[in-house]
Amino acid sequence: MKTPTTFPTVLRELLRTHQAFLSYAASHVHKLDLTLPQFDVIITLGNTSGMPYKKLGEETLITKGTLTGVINRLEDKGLVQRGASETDGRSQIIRLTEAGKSLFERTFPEHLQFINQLFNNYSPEDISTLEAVLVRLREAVIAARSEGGEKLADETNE
Amino acid sequence: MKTPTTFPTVLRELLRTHQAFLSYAASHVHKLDLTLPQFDVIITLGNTSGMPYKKLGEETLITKGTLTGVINRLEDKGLVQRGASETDGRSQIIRLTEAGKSLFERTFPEHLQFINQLFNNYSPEDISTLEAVLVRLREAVIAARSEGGEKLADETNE
DNA sequence: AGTTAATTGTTTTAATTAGTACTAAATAAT
DNA sequence: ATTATTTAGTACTAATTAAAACAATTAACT
Repeated sequence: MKTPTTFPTVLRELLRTHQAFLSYAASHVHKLDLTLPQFDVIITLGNTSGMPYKKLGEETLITKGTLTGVINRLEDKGLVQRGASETDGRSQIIRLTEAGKSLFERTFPEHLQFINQLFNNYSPEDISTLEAVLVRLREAVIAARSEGGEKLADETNE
Repeated sequence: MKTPTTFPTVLRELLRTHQAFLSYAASHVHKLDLTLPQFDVIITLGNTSGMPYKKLGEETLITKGTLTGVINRLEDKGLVQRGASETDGRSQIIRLTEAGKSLFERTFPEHLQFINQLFNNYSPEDISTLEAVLVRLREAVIAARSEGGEKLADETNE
């Protein structure tokens, strides 16, 4: 008999691994009284002079509607600030405040170290393999989204 | 100079891949007027005679608090039902209703096919590799959670 | 038996998420 | 120039999420 168990086995594993990682990272970030998305924004803005809303969303993978709320809370905490763009009247530039910069500089190296503990037993090749495998799967998803979508179902999403 | 970029590169890739997959799977499930967690519950209950709350949570990776809401909505839709356990007065057994069973049998094979499209260009060995890489990373996370937690920070969580 | 501890599921809260509709501004097309 | 379309960000909704507090029940222990 065949083994048609690719989906339950492999993809459940993807969810599990992702979830385990998130919970690991969150355990560290929560000590700063920040959520993971909030810290992700801080990290992304760190060492930059700010960036427009849209780019921030692309970097952090946070949808624009969600990002509004995340930025609001970070603004309430005094860690980031909004500023109008000089070249585009619609655009907002998000920057770290001094307090935000200070937080970033104080906590990021340790966070990096915390995360890098995961790879203690990884050789550089292992890391390359891991990355390659993930990239391949993601590209397979993207390909399936554009190719296979129509075969099994009547997708009319532009 | 060194390349301390393991975290941003590899783990961001994990998030991206996971997100791409979720969005792919959701595009199919949404046509059934179900959310992904809701369909996950249907799938998990399919071909079983029901299971207690706790086991359902472990299988679907849904936290118990969240699960209450998900089950409520599926109950409202008439797809699952709660029943008291005969052996444990605290426990609830969740079962598919006839409508739920029918939905499962009608949609699961196609869903499986939809998901398996992702692996069109994968050999069995490729799939094994993918799974092994994910398992290894997850185990690294679990190991780091118990070992390394104390070194960098004063975790007092039980 | 009787008290204490652990477990099951619910409730509640703050935050995130995706999705849609909406406003304002910029760009493109006539 | 005027209109049409696109784009950037906000507002709003329903659902999920984790976390904590809680009630009811079971298990453990003396």
